[in-house]
Amino acid sequence: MVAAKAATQLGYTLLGLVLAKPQSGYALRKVFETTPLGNYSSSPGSIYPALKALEKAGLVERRSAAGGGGKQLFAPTSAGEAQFGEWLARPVDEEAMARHLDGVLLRFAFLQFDPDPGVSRDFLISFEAAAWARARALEAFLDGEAGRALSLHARLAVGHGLENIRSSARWAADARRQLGDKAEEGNDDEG
Amino acid sequence: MVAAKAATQLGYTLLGLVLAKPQSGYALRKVFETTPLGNYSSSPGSIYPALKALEKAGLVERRSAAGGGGKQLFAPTSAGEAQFGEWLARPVDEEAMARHLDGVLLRFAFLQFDPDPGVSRDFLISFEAAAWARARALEAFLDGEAGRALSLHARLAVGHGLENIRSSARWAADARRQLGDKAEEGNDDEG
DNA sequence: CCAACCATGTAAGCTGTTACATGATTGA
DNA sequence: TCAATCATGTAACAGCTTACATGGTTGG
Repeated sequence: MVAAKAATQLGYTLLGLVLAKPQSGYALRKVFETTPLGNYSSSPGSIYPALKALEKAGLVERRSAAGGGGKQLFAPTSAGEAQFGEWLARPVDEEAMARHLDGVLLRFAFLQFDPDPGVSRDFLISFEAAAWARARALEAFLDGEAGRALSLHARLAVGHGLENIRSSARWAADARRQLGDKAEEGNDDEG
Repeated sequence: MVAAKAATQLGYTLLGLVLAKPQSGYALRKVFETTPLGNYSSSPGSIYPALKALEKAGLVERRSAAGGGGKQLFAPTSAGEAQFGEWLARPVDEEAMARHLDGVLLRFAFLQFDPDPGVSRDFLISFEAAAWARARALEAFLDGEAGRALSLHARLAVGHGLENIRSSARWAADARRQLGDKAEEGNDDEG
């Protein structure tokens, strides 16, 4: 049990991508170039060092590709799969909601690889709860002593955050509905 | 004209705070502790080095406080004020909208210090335009080849970003209205 | 043969963080 | 005098970026 070192956010992203399909560093760069994934740079200086770190941590391994040449494919190890699953299952808390929303959404996107639809459901439930909690905190701030002392500009800026959080909460409810609709085609879970 | 080096985001934040009122590093830390400003750590290891960098760049200066002891106040220099004003007046582009929204909102909050209400208005106009542009870009992505190939999870994740951007755009329109209402009490600008 | 793309990497640096360290002042 | 708070700072590192560097392959 080699208690693998925690991967970085970018590391988990790469782990998720090679878990979906083993691929080369170059192919991974193309993903970052062509999709709004994370918001990470697709430059080689970002991707290759991150892959190397994952390899060193024993979370991915590289295989020589069939095509020959120096080309190589990255694939997750079993430790990598396990740690990725752990990452995915983390509940969403208010702190993550406030400061690492991008990472939280990234995690949600990768929940497609969890065979248990209950994990996605739990994720969205905790997401929505954390969002409303954060919204209440911002409302309390605006209504409190410090908040009332703010200028209109500052209040509006905080209000922007509040509106975005509310939008996120509504999104979670809607996403849960959409995933539920999809699930109904197959089986049924306790509500 | 000593072309002062550009401050960092945290640097501009501190610059804005000392512009509002010259204060000590400790007092600045308290602001970060008690308000959702930026999302910066209030730890001394964040604030003091940043202040030192601003001082080195000639954007703030320190004065010994009246109270005696080692206590000192930071205040903006004229170069600091000038550069802060420049920072404030930057138009909002889609790139900033997508990747540095926090910083953009921070700038808006500090626009309270610009005596010309037209700057705030222009800011919100470009903000709204950039938001809708970003929304259209995400819509185009979802409707495009790459987007349609995504799993429901991934589509929902992108959809979250889209909803947030729309929320931001609506906020800008509302904020403009609120600032306009306030302005009507005073004078009138060409519409 | 040359341009375009495939493919991989290193070096240096920026921005900010946590953890550590220190000392003065104030009030119970 | 002892704890809490005021007040300032450094050291080490994390995580990512840009810029640089290199070479293979493929097609016109």
